[in-house]
Amino acid sequence: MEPNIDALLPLRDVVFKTLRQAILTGELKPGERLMEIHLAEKLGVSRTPIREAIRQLELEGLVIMVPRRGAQVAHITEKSMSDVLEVRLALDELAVKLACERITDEEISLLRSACADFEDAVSSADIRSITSADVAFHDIIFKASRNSRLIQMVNNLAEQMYRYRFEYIKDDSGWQSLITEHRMITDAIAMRDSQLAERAIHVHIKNQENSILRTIRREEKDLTRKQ
Amino acid sequence: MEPNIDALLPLRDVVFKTLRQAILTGELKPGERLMEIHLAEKLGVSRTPIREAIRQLELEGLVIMVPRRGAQVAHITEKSMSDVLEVRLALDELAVKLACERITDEEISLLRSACADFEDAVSSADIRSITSADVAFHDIIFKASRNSRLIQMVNNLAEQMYRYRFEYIKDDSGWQSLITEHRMITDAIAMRDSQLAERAIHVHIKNQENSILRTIRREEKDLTRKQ
DNA sequence: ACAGTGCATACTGTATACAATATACAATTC
DNA sequence: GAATTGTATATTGTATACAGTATGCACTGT
Repeated sequence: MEPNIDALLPLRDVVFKTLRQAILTGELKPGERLMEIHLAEKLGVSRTPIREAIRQLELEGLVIMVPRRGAQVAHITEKSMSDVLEVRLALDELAVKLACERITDEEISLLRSACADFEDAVSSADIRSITSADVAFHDIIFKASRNSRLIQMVNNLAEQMYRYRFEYIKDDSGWQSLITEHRMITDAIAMRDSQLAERAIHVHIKNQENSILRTIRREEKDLTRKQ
Repeated sequence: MEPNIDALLPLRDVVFKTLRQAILTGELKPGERLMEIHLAEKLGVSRTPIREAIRQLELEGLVIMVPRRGAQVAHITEKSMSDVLEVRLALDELAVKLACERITDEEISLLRSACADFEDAVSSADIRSITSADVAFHDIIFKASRNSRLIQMVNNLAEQMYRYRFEYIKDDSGWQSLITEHRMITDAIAMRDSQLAERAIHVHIKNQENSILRTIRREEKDLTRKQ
């Protein structure tokens, strides 16, 4: 958890990113208390930017505040994650619907090459490039929705699933279906067929949902077995 | 903008609510700068709770931050509002769908009486009781969705439309159709017919959308005429 | 008269000091 | 011995002090 010193950004943003990273990588574990003085000393700043960063983490759902006890890292339960995924599915369906109405021809070309890039990444079998190609693909769709509020909300939700992104990508048995799904989504949007596109994204997200929830169930079982 | 002194809440929450109210009622006008010292003196607190409240307002989209210049009240444009309304429609459709699947029989009774309360409020022709009955009605549906994340996100979006709530309620020509729409939604949910319920809420929100956007267009025209 | 520089001012960003409260542990009482 | 209260300590909540930077204005030089 070394503070990424970037003189341009306000300290609160640096702290925010540092803490978020620490939570998503598991360095700060669920239930762990975030104590302002400790964090301030550890990161070499005062309490003020720490407090402001914690407020942001709260809004993203990564920590929960207990009055007069401060913040602690949020437990991720199957319920909380399925809540997030339900909303995310709805927002993704909205995004593709809007994209079908508003996407430009140039963006369709971009989408096609992003789709191809993803296939290349899969052939490379490198998890990192697969995930970034996946993000790039979906980003084009969101941008094409021309709804900045929607983009902002989806980004927030995505944070919460970040730690599970590797899980569903790791399992190489699903790669081929991921490619198929991306192709279906791309084709549907290129044809501006919103109904088809919504069905395609629905399948895509649902598959991720199943994979993520399976992982959590496994984790929770491990946890109870340990205790 | 008198601070509502409630000793139980942290000052940042009191300040947050005070400022939000001031923005929504128009006491703080779009573009107006929120200067920490001035607000601190006016509300009789220090800068710290003011800062924390401003961070929250930023997350709700009510103010925008300019680095090194602080916060200013966000301009509400037709585009930003239609972005919000697009997302809100999707989330409302999700909420009624989930409510159809998860609502209990007791909640259906509650919904029916809330629907009746709304009709009573309309006969009373009192704007305040109409709006609160409307909020109560929709709250039951959101609660029945059993998705706390969804509820949180819808609440955030709703803040932004608050200042226009009176506008679409004020116009008494629409009251009868509001009653009809609420009845259709209630009946569809009571039958747990999610497709019917989604169509009903779609119509309901779209009507609000038209009314709100009409109001904004009128405002923007007034504004340009003045300048 | 106009451009440019320097200074005063006002504000945000950050650090620290102070107040209030919750928690844990020990002492005291029943 | 158990329960309750007191007290120390740790931690958040709040206020204030200090530092750095942007903005506007006056003054100077051409």
